[in-house]
Amino acid sequence: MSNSEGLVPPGADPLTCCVPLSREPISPEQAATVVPMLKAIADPARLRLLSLVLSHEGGEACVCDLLPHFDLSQPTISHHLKVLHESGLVDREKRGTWVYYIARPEAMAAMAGLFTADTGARTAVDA
Amino acid sequence: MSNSEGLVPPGADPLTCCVPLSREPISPEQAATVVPMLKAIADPARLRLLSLVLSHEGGEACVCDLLPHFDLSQPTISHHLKVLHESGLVDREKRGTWVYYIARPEAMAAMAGLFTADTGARTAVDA
DNA sequence: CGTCAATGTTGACAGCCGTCGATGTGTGGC
DNA sequence: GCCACACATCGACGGCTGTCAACATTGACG
Repeated sequence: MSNSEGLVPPGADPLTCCVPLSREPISPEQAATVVPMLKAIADPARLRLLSLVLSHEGGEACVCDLLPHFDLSQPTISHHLKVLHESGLVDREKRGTWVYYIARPEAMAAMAGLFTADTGARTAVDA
Repeated sequence: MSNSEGLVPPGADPLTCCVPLSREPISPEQAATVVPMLKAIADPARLRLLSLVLSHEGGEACVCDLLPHFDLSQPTISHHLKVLHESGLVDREKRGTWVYYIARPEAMAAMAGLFTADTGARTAVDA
């Protein structure tokens, strides 16, 4: 996987950069920071994986919970989870034999913030 | 462009299907409906194009307004605008020689709705 | 009607991406 | 120590995607 794409640029924080798209034109640098997260969820399997993790008890799930929901091979699911993790959308935590993936609320808020109408009301995450 | 991907499935409405990802696991069918919009903005050029249109006066802009912001060729910009349009994110309107692209508020609201925390507070755009 | 300006379409090509089978790594149990 | 299990990594392959140059189309304007 090349360093030039698919991974968030080092030093840039996609969580604090996210002003609504409608407020002002997003800069190329900001775009490059947010795009990896968007690419991560712009795939049916990964979108479902994220939704499964988010809606699972405690906002976390282990790979063994997720696998049965798909017709894909285990390496493929593992690959997709890696993409979700490297984009900053989910955290990884190993507990014994199992690995748990945990959704990051800040990342969700950052995504939602991109699409707010920017007319009066704001999401809880601008500060 | 194959019909199996990149285009919203006929008969499905991505605007009304969008329950927050965290409320319940999104179905494969729902995922297939939303993914084209996500794919559309999961590209630096297209994300910037959408932001430029959204933040432009009246939420609309003609191609000639957009071209100067990029180092890409005109056919490439035209291609990206086509993707944005076919995904349902922007509308097209021809006025004389110029073509205007207009952001669709419902689509923005649908995107924002995907990422709402679904715990009490909601975004200003769920109607 | 001919020309120019603005935009879309086509065809081609290189690079990326999703998928798999095979294999590696670490953990717990007997 | 050894085996079974959960998960990650690797290498390969086919299809999709972003990009461009060349060309087509449409409308304005003399």
